[in-house]
Amino acid sequence: MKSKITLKDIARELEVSISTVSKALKNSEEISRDTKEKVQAFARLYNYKPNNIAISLKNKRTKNIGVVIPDIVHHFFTTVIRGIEKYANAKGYNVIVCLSEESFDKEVINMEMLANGSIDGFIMSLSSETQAKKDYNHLKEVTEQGIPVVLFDRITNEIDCDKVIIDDKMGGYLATKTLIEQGKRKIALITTDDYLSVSKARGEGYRKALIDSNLEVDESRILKLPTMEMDEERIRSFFESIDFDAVLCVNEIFAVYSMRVALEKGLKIPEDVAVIGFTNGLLSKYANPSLTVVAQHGEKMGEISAQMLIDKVESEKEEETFQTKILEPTLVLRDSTIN
Amino acid sequence: MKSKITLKDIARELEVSISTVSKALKNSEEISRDTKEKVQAFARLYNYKPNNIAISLKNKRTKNIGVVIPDIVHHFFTTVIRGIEKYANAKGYNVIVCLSEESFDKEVINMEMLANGSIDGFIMSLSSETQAKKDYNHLKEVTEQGIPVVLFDRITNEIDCDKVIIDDKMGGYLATKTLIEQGKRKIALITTDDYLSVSKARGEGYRKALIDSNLEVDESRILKLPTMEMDEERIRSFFESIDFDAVLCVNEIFAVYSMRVALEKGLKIPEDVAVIGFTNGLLSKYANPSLTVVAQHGEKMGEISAQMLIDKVESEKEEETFQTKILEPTLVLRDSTIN
DNA sequence: GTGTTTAACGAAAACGGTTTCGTGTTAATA
DNA sequence: TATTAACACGAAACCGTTTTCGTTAAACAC
Repeated sequence: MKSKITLKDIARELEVSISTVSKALKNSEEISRDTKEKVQAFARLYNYKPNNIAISLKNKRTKNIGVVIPDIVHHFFTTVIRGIEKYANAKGYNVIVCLSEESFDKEVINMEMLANGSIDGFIMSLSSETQAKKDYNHLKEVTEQGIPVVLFDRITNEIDCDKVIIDDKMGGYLATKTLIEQGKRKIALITTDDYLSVSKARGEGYRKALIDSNLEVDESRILKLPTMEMDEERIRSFFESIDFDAVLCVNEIFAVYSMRVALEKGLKIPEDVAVIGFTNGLLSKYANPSLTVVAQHGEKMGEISAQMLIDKVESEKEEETFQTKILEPTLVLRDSTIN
Repeated sequence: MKSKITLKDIARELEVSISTVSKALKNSEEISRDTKEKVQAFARLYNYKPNNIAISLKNKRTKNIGVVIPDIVHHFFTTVIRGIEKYANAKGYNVIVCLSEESFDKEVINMEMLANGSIDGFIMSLSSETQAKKDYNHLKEVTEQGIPVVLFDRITNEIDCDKVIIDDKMGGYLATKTLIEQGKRKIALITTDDYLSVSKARGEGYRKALIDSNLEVDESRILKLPTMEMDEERIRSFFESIDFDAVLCVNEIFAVYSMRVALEKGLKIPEDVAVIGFTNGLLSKYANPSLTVVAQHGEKMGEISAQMLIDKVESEKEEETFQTKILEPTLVLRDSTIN
């Protein structure tokens, strides 16, 4: 087991000082051609690599970014991570992923673990519990320490920082409008309680589309589940209780399950019931029939988040100007709506 | 912006030495009750938290573990990450996720980035390119440096380290046997080239099950795609070319897509064609019809991997004994096979 | 009054780098 | 020949901790 070689080792072996070795490896003009070659050859031979931790301690830069998200099994979040990874890696940064599992406490603990020097900045999406409690002190503490934060998707206006979201209201509007244009008049909505910022916005878009088309909003056609968690029972009984010819769901799972229930009731998709979901994941693509969705462009969102964060991290000036980037959702038409 | 407070700051403010502060905060017996209280109160007031980087440098322990996987959008890998996170977090470790995107070069680069002090050990699953090239020098280098490695799912016997896999051969066997017991005789297999360790093993199980039941292995009923990537064209034309009454697929996407093609051909599932896939993901659960799968217990796998790694990291003794843990796959019966 | 123990604290090294600021030697210049 | 500039290198500080090993002064034994 050949342990890692350090500057000190090289210095001892070559009978020069540590500073000389350090400079030689950096090709400093201070060092003679001879010495540089000697040192560099030796370093190459023994595969010297500087210790990241030591460098981090010196420059107070870790080249790590912390990503705190509620969940990793949801397709949307995985695509965001992929986007973050892509950009961050290209810039020489590593990504530390922490899962809050929708829990406020875990979110706080994770952030505290990372905020003590482990990372240069945070990219995060709030847990549902945090959005419900509206307690953002952990975020405030971090930003007050000067650690840059980028919030994406599930954000709050209580915190001054960069933000990246998609226009969820527009997404809801777009989807609902499409259903209306296809002749649907009794459009149901399966969503979650309003504390989830995205659900709220999507619901607003849904309502606006109906109103713009002179359709009334029938509250009985709206099902609000407590969380994004699947609840087959409630969805099933919801469909028993209403009259509908289309369904808009705030995620793809609700949507695909709605299709199943509809099919079981002998309804035809999209003729009898058209369905649109949110999130352009594997599920939508490979469901039978395939599902029309509002695409959230997670990967793009991740890339932009990473870019904004790294820009802040690497900018010297301490400007306190924050921007919110709003991405446009797009509708991906598939077989669950009429072509 | 109140910047982080350090031991030095406390020492200066309280007019004691840095060592005294450090000891006081650790409740050392060396320090008087008075001083300890004073220091601790001050530290609490200013919310002192030790700098992780400095501690890492000192103990040569980062409390970070590096996870290098080919892909994060595949459900299986996300569940593994979740399992790793769960165990690692409970033990006070952070998880640095790197994606190789099935590329050998990226795998190497990622490992090199992390191997210079950023992490205490690796948990990884090989990229397909790595398995194809059979070049494991990057792994050898890391293990020779004494950095513990745990390989899961996509492993190699070339490297001496802990490993966690499921019994893929048994999985293939189990699935095929089930189809046979349901009266199927013309069972197709959609898999990838043999260099992918898991595909190879699953294929072996498939063959063994056929042979054990005195059925011949018809090579024309086996489709080997180059990678786990979806190739709709080839699957579609494969089904045109063969006579079959069941399909076994090495992932859920191939399986769900097979179902779609079958349905489009007017075949009934499971009566005319039964389908089984690998990976118990969202897709299988919510597909129409729902898909019978061989569950790989990714979360469990992640937990075990993390446990094995952390055990090695924290064990003082430098034993060179490695174990391979083999998890048993289980069949999750759904509507794509006969109940 | 001398020697020894003990309590309470500080100095300094160490982790592995980077960087500033000397310093000694040689060669060019006055 | 004396002065100076350029060159090549080393010493030491620094990043923020931990930890070992003094050191000082008071308390105690004799």
